[in-house]
Amino acid sequence: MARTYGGVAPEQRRADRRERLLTAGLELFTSTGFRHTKITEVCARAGVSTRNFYEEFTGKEDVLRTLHDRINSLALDHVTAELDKVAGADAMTRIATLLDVFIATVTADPRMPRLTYVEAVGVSAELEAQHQVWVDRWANFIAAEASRAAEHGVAPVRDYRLTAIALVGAGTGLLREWQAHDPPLPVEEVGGELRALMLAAIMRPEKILEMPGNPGAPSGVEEASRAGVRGEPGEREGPVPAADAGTGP
Amino acid sequence: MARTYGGVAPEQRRADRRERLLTAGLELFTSTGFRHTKITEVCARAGVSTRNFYEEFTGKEDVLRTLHDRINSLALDHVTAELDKVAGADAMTRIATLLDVFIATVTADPRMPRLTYVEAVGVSAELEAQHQVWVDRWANFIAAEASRAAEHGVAPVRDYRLTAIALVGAGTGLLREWQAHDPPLPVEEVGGELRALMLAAIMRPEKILEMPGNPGAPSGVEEASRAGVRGEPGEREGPVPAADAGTGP
DNA sequence: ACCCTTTGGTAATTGAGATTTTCACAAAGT
DNA sequence: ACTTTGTGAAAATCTCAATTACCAAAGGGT
Repeated sequence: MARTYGGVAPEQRRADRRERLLTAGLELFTSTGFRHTKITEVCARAGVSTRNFYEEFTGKEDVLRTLHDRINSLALDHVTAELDKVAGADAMTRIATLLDVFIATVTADPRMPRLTYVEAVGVSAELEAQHQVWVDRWANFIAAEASRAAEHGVAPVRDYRLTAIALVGAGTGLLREWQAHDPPLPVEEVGGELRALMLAAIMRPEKILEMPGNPGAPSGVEEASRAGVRGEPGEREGPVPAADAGTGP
Repeated sequence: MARTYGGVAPEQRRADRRERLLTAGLELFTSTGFRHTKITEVCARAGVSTRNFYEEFTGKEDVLRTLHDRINSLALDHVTAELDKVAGADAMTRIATLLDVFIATVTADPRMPRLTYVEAVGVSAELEAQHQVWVDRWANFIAAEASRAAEHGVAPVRDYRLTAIALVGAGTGLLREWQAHDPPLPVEEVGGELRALMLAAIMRPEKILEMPGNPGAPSGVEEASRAGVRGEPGEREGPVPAADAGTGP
């Protein structure tokens, strides 16, 4: 077993087929939609027989999971590489870079956000779990940068976990809108908006409502919104002054 | 035709069946998942025969679409009603109310965000279109409140359309995380976070990066992020002073 | 009380698509 | 040249769920 065929090694041929299947999957899942693409169609477009398909993947979902993982990895790699380059920069620049590179990577091909944030949603428990893993990774990433900013005094010292999760949610949500919107939303504006959102979220003082002159909660909000009015219950590391966001480190 | 049966009119019986089918659909779609729930299961749980099912709906997707619409309508109704109550309040209170009521409504039953932001995603072109319609409605709503805040001088005067879309995306994304997260995220914190995000996004000055002391873009960002660095290209209505977000109207 | 309409459940049909298998061919090795 | 084995196309099977058809029963009008 394992003969070199057609001039190329068998593993190479195998890898080629796999690659072609993934490419075809990306294309069809994002145009026809995952639900409505048939395995035979993927095979046809890839120029691969169904027999070989099942040699590489266990089914349609396997292809989708692989693509989902790849796209996230690609983005994370890009971001990590770029952040290494600006290792010494100030915290805010790093955060802006993180976001710009992320946006630039995933909007380079609209099929990426389409697959990741639309087609791969609600497909199976495994995929939801995989999504969750990636959300956690990204959130940790963001929270780490925010904490770094706090150390440098350009952001308040607090727990950024939830803010980070919210920002990941904002990113996925906004990109979902971006790839679906008609007329198309300009990438630069979307990137700018998300970046501004991120910076504002991280630099904001702890109690934003108290800032102007409002005593606390809105007036007549019935049973619905009794909760969610105060800032945070326990587990904060103490009252921190609002950290003069302005003068650098 | 049209006899009164079991004491109730035929339209009533019909409506009851429809209602039971919707309830069963909500339950099963959010537990088993839309993909994996069979029509017969919905019928069984609802105590309705398949025959009657097809009398009410054209198929599984029809049920899903109806539920999606209902949930959004419910939330919008709640928000509208509550905003009417605080018609005279200051702009920031109104925005906070809008958000609190929305969050309170959709988190009252975790199946709602699960259905709307997970199960109903990527199912069909029609559903994506329906999602888009709702995004637009919500975005208009938010943009209107933001503009109102601008008129009152508590936020800069600018175009809030994209910010509003981003905030809708943030809400959907965050709620998706909320309903999926393990260990569960406390509702109050999620609500507080989203509200802070919203207020920060609306009150933020126009050029957030220039604020500290950074000249502009981050340093060595290669081909990936050439775009999205500058603030906004054209179509702004003129240089607006950063609107003293602090002193009330 | 009888007939007759409407209803609900069950069972059969159909159809689509995924997975497996077969078969013929081509390319290496010898 | 001949055997061996990887490969691709297509046919066969197989599963499973949507849809339809049919029958039994229940409630109401007269």
